[in-house]
Amino acid sequence: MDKLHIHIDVSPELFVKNPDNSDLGKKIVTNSIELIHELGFENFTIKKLSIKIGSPESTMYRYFESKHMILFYLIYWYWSWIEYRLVFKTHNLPSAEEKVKSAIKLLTESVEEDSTFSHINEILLDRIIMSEAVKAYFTKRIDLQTEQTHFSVYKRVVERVSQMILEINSNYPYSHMLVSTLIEGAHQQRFFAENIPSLTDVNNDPCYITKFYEQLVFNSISK
Amino acid sequence: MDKLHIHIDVSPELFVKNPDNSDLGKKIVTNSIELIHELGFENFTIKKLSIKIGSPESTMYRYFESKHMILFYLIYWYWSWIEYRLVFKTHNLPSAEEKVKSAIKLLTESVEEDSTFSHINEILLDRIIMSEAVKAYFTKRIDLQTEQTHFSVYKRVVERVSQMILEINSNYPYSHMLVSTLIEGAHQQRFFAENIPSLTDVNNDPCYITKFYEQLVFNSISK
DNA sequence: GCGAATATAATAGTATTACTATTATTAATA
DNA sequence: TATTAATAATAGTAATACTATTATATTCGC
Repeated sequence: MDKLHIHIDVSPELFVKNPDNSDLGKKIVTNSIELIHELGFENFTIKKLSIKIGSPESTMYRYFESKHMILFYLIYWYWSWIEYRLVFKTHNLPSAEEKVKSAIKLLTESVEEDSTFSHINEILLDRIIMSEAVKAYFTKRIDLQTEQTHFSVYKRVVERVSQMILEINSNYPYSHMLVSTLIEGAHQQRFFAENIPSLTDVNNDPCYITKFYEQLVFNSISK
Repeated sequence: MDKLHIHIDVSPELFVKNPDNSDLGKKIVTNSIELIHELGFENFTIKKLSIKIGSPESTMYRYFESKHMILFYLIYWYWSWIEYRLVFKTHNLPSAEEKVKSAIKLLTESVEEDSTFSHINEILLDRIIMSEAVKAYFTKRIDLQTEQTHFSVYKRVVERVSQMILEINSNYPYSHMLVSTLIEGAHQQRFFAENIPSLTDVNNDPCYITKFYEQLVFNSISK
């Protein structure tokens, strides 16, 4: 079966020239993902990227205003992709419970296959978001416009899941807080499981993070 | 009433020369807290610190190996202080429920008064941990020895609260995960409430974060 | 209270890095 | 073919983390 021809549009505030419209642009995105994953965002430099690609540094700046903007671009892309999958997966499910279950699974499990979008490795991107995105959130430097832009997609994801929860219990007062705790907590637990395992309850079950948050959510919202 | 003469020892791997043993050292710690709070960790530089203090940059390096080590020192100090308060506050409480309640309060509320330790402003430090500590956790650069050292106190806090939870329900399988979700989630919610309020359920009640996590924990562990 | 160790000051310097500027060359396009 | 735009090649700037060196205080054993 052919792949769907879907395309994720990233807000134009996040780039100087749309990297999606040229081979070089896609190469920058592809290689940024690989390098950030490999080195961590602090050790990722434009010089290293330009050497990996074989084009001068100045060319990178013709696509992205700064190295931070590359990370924001990737984060925006990621959450747009998650939102698309969230809508797709929960569509037509018969009950609110099943929708929430499906959402929790999507938001807590690691991405295991790389398929839909040719030049983006979703597995690596997922791992970058897990370990590097907090550094982008918790910053005062970025201008407000950009911050608004970036968080708009993230907020929409939170809002969508929040609405599903309110379908189950319309009186639950902390739906947004619960969803963002779930999203960030799951990323953090995955990071801990890999890097500081004694902070989690690692066991043989590969789904334990999902199970934990499923239990957490349903116990919290049941009347 | 006189203050208690307690003293928090920071692991010697985290400094070159113990800043607690000299006036200049204490000045470095005091002013680092103020500057990191004011500028954020990225914009905090040793040069700015040295200008604020009025001593040359090289002197800073005689106390701390790097600017990162200053942050690790502060994080270590913070969690030792939290651990001390945790033990103190839960001591002699009659039931495990009350211990857990008290622990949740301690771990989720903002620090509002600065008292015990003369040269450390606990209010500012608490705010630094809330907004800057994630950047220190999520890093691959630091050497393993230091990472172990730093996390040892944090882990002990998680372990202590975890034990209290198991006192209530010894079959609960996710106690560590629940506690670290609580700790990091509360910091994150406080950060969101200040910086990206639409991601939380802000309302007039100043204790809503505490209430949310209290409900979350007790609903999760009740049999 | 003297001499030796130690702490700090003053200053200079290196390597890295984010980012800019300039000009040459190639590719796309009208 | 002429024009425009994209990219390459190269150089340069300012900031910064950190090191090195020497001079001047301060502390402390005796």
